[in-house]
Order: sequence, then C-alpha cells, then structure tokens
Amino acid sequence: MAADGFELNAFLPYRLNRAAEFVALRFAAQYKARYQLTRPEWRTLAALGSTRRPMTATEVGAHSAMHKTKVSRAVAALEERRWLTRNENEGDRRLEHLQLTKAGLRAYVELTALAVNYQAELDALVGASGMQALTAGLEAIERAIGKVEKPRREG
Amino acid sequence: MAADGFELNAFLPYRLNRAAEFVALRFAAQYKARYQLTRPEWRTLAALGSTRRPMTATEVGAHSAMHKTKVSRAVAALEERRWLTRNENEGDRRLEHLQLTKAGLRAYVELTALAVNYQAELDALVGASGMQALTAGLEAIERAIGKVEKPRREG
DNA sequence: GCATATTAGTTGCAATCGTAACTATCGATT
DNA sequence: AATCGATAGTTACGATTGCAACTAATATGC
Repeated sequence: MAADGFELNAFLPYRLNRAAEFVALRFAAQYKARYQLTRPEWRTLAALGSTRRPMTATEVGAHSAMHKTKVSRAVAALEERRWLTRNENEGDRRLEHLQLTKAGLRAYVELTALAVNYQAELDALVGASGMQALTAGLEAIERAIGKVEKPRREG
Repeated sequence: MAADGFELNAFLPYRLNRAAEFVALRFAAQYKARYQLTRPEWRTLAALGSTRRPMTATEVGAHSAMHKTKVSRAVAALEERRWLTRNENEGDRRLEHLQLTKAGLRAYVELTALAVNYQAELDALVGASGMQALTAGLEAIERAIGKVEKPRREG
C-alpha cells in the first residue's frame, strides 16, 4: 500500500526545483562575490538592462516572476547604489519609470559577460541535445503558465 | 556597447527558476492547506517515503538538494509530529537513521496521491511532447550535476 | 596513542522573505 | 464632486533562511 504509481524522481516540481537551485546557485556565487548583489537585485538589474528602456516596478516583477515586495526592496537597494533612478510618470503619478544610470548599465554589461560565459559552460556541461530539449520543454511550461496565470497570482 | 549577444529570456537560470517557482507554488498550496507542511518538511517526507528504507539526514539533503540546516529543522518538525523516528547507528554514532512512522507513511501515501493528480494536471497543461522534452533536458542537467558536484558543494 | 582534520548534525544570530495592512493616486459611478 | 473600488508601491512584523560557530564522534598522520 505504499505510493504505487508515484516516482518522486519523476515528479516535475521536485526535479525542476533541484535543477533550478543548482544552476542558480553557481551563478549567484559569481555576482555575489563580484558585486555583493542579492538575487532580487541582480534580477531587477537584468530586467531593466535587457529591455533597454524604462520599466515600472510592476513590469519588472512580471518579467522576472518576483513578488512586488522583493522588487520594491531591490529597487531601493539599487537606487542607493546609484545604479538606477526613478522618474515620476506625468499623468499617473502612482507609476515610477525605473532606468539604469550609466554606472548601472556598466555593471549590467559586465554581468552579462559573466552570464554569457556561464551559459556557455552550461551548454558544454549539458550538451547540445539536452539543452535543446530543455529549451523546448521550458517553452511548453511558459506557454502553460500564460494560460493559467490569467487570474493574477504571483509568487 | 550594450550586452550584445545576451538574451535574458534565453538565460537558463532565469528560465528554470521561473518555471520551478511557478510549478512548485501551485503544489505547495495543496500540502500547505491540507497538512500545514512547509516545503522542506514535504520534501523530507517525500525523500524518506520514496526510498522505503531509512536514510540519514545527509542523504535526505543530497536527495532533495536542501541545505543541511533546512533538513535538520524539517526532521525536528516531523519528529515532533510523530511522523518519523531517529535510530542511532551502531558503529558510527554520528549518524541517525531516519524512518517514517506508520502515521508518517500514511501521510506520505495521501500526499503522493495529490502529487500524482498534480503531475497529470501538468502533463495536460504542458502537453506530451513538451513534457517529454522537459524530461530529457532535466536528465541532461542531472547528469551534469553529478559530474560537477564531486567537490562536495551543497546549497 | 595522541594531535589534528573531517564529518554529522544542531543552533545562535543577522538577514531575507511574504503576508497583510497601509498610503497615495487614479478611474468609474452617481 | 463625492464615493467606492482598483492599482502602484512601501512597510511593519512574524516566520523562514543561511552562515558561521558549535558539539560530538570518527578518521588520519605521525
């Protein structure tokens, strides 16, 4: 009577989490050592740098799947560091347009260089066919997330 | 001069984390509501239940990719709940063999039923081909983890 | 066989996190 | 224009986390 038909090692949340944890930790060690950045700070920087135009905090949260309080604190930290500025939106003053400063953009560029290296390392480690399969699978999940996430629920 | 050759949306840690977060949260809501289990507690229970034989705390940590302090606290909580017992190892008394009690095993069986349903839900959402690709990709990562993790480094 | 290093597991503490409550602003209804 | 609801973002607070330091036991080197 013991859990027949269930194989933990094939259970998606378990496997995904394990892989994500492993992959993220090794990269976090790099930006943490280099810049004393926390994970939410790096992700906020990355989101802002990748779009090349101002975003609101809400947009950053949607882009990076982070809770709004995480975004709020990360933005405050990056502002303190003078890596981003907030510009009030005319017309709707609830919104703030977040934009990287020159220093912020410089840091972003340097970090993306690390990211490119790390991605190459992962490619080599996982192999082309594995990476291709993974990409296809993740795309399927992302489509599924889009389907389900309509009723605004964010982690 | 701006991060050419880098596409955040294709960066594996970012994507994996987003998918893992999403998938895990929806399942966590279930065991949290049903049993007031935390995520480390569920994972410890799952690791112990899935192998059908005693494991040490270190083995639980390796199996589930959890930090040893997380495992330690989860074990203490499950013990308090009388869902597992610790048995001292003869010969090396640093080790404790952790084993589910009948109540623990019962909970495990009930939770795996939820897990099977959830996996089916995910299968439907993601589609057979997507899930197959994902599985293949995750296997590639797990092999890679095995390769790299020799110098004992754990999150 | 004694000193030293290593491993299993726990715990104090500071930092981080998420929930819920809050402020401020906007839009819609009347 | 006054009210009600929704949205952007912040913050207080309790809970969770990870690091580092700790205890206890074993393994290793000399």
